[in-house]
Amino acid sequence: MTELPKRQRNKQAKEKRILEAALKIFADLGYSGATMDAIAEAANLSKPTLYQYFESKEILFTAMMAAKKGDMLVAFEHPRAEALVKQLHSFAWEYADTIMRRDLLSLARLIIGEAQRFPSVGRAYQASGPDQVLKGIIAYLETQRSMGRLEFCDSELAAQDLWGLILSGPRNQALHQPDALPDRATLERYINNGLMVFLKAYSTDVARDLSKLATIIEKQETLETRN
Amino acid sequence: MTELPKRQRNKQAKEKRILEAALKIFADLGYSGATMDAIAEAANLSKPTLYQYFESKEILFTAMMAAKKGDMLVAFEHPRAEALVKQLHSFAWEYADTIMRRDLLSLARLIIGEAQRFPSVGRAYQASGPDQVLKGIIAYLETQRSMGRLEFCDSELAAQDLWGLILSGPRNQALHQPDALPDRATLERYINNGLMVFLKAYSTDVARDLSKLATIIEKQETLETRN
Amino acid sequence: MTELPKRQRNKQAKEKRILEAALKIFADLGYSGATMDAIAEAANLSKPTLYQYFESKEILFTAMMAAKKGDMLVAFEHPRAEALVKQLHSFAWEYADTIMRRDLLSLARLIIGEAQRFPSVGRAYQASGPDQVLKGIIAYLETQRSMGRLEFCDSELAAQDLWGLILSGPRNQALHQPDALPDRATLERYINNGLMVFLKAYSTDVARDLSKLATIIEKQETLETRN
Amino acid sequence: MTELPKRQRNKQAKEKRILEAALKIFADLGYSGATMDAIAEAANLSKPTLYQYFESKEILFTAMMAAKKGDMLVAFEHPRAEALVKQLHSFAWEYADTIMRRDLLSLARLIIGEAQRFPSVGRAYQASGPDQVLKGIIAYLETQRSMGRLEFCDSELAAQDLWGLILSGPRNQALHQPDALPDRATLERYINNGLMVFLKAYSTDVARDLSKLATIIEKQETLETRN
DNA sequence: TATGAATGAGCATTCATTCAT
DNA sequence: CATGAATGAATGCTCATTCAT
Repeated sequence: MTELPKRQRNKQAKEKRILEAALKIFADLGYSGATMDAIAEAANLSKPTLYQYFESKEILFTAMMAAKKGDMLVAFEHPRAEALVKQLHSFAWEYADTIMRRDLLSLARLIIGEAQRFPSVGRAYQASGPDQVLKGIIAYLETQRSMGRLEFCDSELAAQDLWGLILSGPRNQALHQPDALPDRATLERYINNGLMVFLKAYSTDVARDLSKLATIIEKQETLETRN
Repeated sequence: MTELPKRQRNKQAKEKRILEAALKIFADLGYSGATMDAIAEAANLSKPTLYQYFESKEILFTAMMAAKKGDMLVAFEHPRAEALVKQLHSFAWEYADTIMRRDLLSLARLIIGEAQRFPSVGRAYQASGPDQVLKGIIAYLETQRSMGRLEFCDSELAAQDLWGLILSGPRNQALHQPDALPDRATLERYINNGLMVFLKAYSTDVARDLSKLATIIEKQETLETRN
Repeated sequence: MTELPKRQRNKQAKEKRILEAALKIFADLGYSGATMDAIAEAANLSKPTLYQYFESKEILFTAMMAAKKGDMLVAFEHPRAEALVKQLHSFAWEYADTIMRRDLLSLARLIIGEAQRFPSVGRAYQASGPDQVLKGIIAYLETQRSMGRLEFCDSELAAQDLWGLILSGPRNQALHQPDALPDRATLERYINNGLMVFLKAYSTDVARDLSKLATIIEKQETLETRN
Repeated sequence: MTELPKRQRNKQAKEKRILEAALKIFADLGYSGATMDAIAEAANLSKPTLYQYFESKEILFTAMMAAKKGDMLVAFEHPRAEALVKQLHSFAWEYADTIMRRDLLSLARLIIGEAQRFPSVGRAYQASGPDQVLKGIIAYLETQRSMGRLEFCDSELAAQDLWGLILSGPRNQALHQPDALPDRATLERYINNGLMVFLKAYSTDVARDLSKLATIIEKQETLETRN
């Protein structure tokens, strides 16, 4: 009764270890630069064992990518009660914290670097990562529109604007310069400014919302200087 | 007296051929995936000759990148006389046309994919590509501010906003999905909407500028439906 | 009392299955080309079980060969009453039908192909296959000589002649071209002609025996055209 | 003027060396058992160089086989003036001397052993080796028939009989037991007996031809006992 | 006893790099 | 100066064999 589960658990654990090792090695060296030897060693296994789990390098690569799919997902799961500006601010930071993680940036660089050789990977990532997040933002913005707090005609473009204003700059920088990731102060600058622009363009009550934003920013700064 | 120059010219031509071949091969296959054989063949040379020009794969790679530095530069070189909105619109399209070129996208993917192994390349690209463009935009926006047409406090952020609103969406899509490049209609959607948001946030006379934008867009559409 | 035998029977059955699987795989792929995995799978067993029965690939190979030893045996077990020519004719066909079987040809190719690496196998096969058959033929021919129907001085050579005349041609062809096995009409041509030559050389009453042979051949042809 | 030829000569020499090494290794170990390392070493080259000459193991194998094609050819190129029996006798020995060479026997074992995996090789060998020899014999026998010295209806069968009587026995033995090649006395036994049977079956003047054969044999034996 | 899982040693093939000409 | 030819060192993948259960 305990035998099979044990083996099965062991197997699953090993598979997980392999996928993690693969992520690390592929992300560091790219698809061609990574070697099965290196992955096996990183996963603490022999090469044949590695091959028993994934029958080729390509299969391992795509499996790893598939497993990582969704890691960049960030949803809008905030208390409905919260006010618009506060909610946008929280989301911006949550999203930034995810998207700017060293490991996820490595993964993103890998996906982009191999997009030509593995179009399906790029497609899958786009579909299950950014597109999902976008959908969440769109839904949220539409709710706010129906509540009379925002106005826009194309919700998809509005959502894209939000992302483009608050994170495209830091992220582009991070993609190109792994050793010069933007610090939190920089992120803050982008986020605060981005939210401001977004509200100016889409809020139904710009003055009030900007002042709310100012309050939130001030509070945050007080918190930070304390630490 | 004519012999040396001839040789030199020949040499330079050959070097250029090599760099072009290298770009093509590296962009297609990544650093590790590319082989010196392939590059030599694409440059129509023997391998030893290739090595005479560039003493190792790594040196060739960085040299090629250095040579390509600046290819993505897009400057604000429009008649000063043109009006703000029209100028922004022209710039947006020129920038889009450059940045979304298949070859430059390939190069960008390559840089991002190898950013970890070649940090200097990423750095150099950032410094001589995006940063230069940004500088140009900043200078332009500041001129407009001093002329009373725009208002903002942080010109760098304003410039980043412009880029983030206008092109971050299509470019991200293009980086991840080489085989699904946005068509011109999509670009148009992004550019028009982005300019609108930008003007709403920064113009000193939003109503007038938005109507100008509307006129420009309409004109453009008329032109396009004619063709 | 019944348990052990049951187990033993099971064991023997499994061993037989292994040997059959081994024959198939080895014959198809040669010694080096065959893999223990393939054999285990063909025998419907796990590899460790396979190794419990045969402790190495080499041992399995030789064991399989030893087991197959004698499969090519064809004896002269015809009613003594039958006449010489008829008996030679029957034997020729029986021998042909055995020796030209697809599976036995594969086995023969295997033995020949591995003769250098496994001299004992070649030796064993020769001793227990062809040599035994030859002995049978020799004994028969000597009986016929003592009965005054044949005359020769070296019975071994006479026996070899019989085989060389009737089957060496088709068999050589079959060994070299597995996908172009001689059809029955061709075999018939060889057998009939071979018997004729044999009788011309060794019969004590050539005229009578040749006419008998003609009769037998005619009968056979009638039979065949009917079907 | 001497440069290119030198290189070319060198290249051809190296190719020949490779083919010889390949023959040796393949013949010793079979297709799967042979390794490119072993072949490279036997040819005194590095592996990459080997691959520059033959781009894969399979290609090397078939090229080697193609090159060896025709090595087993034995033609009927005797002075036309010679008498039938003497000519048959000379041919028999020449053929035996070729076919029973250690290296050609190894090659034959290899071809047979790989006939299933490389049907084209078996086919090519058959077409360019045995079939050619057979054609030569057939033509010769037909000439003799037209001169009234032999009689038969099917010249192909007659030719096959000659070969089957003279060499099928020793060759089969040699194919199966590389370490027990028939000695010359055994070959002699087979050849002399085979010729006798052949003449008995096909000669138009059996008595005379047999006595001629006897004379030739006697002469040969005298020669041999002297040495 | 039977098997899922594991591995050291190889094998075909390729690559960056270097001579010899 | 340019190149055909050569190679040491990998690289993806497989195989005979053995544990651990």
